[in-house]
Amino acid sequence: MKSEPDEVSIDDLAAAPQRAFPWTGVRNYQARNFMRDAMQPGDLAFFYHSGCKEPGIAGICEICSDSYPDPTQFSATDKYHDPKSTPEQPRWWLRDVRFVSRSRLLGLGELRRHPELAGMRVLARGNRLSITPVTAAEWQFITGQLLAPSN
DNA sequence: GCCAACGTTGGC
DNA sequence: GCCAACGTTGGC
Repeated sequence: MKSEPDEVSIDDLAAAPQRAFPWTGVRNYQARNFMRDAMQPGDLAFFYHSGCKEPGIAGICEICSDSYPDPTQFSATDKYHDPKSTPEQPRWWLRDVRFVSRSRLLGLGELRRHPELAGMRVLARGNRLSITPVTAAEWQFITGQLLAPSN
């Protein structure tokens, strides 16, 4: 799950009440579908910092709610307002995420260096999805790398 | 249903 | 700040 740390970082999640908040602002259908349909409470996700000086995995969070309509879509003053959404027919759904841990910054360049991660969705050429699936093998490999010294 | 124009993402 | 890549919009 990608977020720009200037907006919302892993530190913000750690500092939030209950160490959790709703993952607002996803406005891409594919990313929405992954969050709404493919996730379930208890799933873990990498918290990825994008659009910043050092993009990469910065920590781990846990999905901690069922999906429900993103409230920001209904708020005319919100930057994520969607005039085509109504409470009767919401377009955008989200889940709450809870802080699990920070990690060392596992940078994009480092991720790309590992052949084990060559097929990782988030690394695919031209990928712009802010939420992408991680395979079990990718998850295990990366968590192993997070335990290893930086290189 | 096609496709050009436009806006956004996100690494560099 | 640049720009490649991609999704969305809207005219036809």
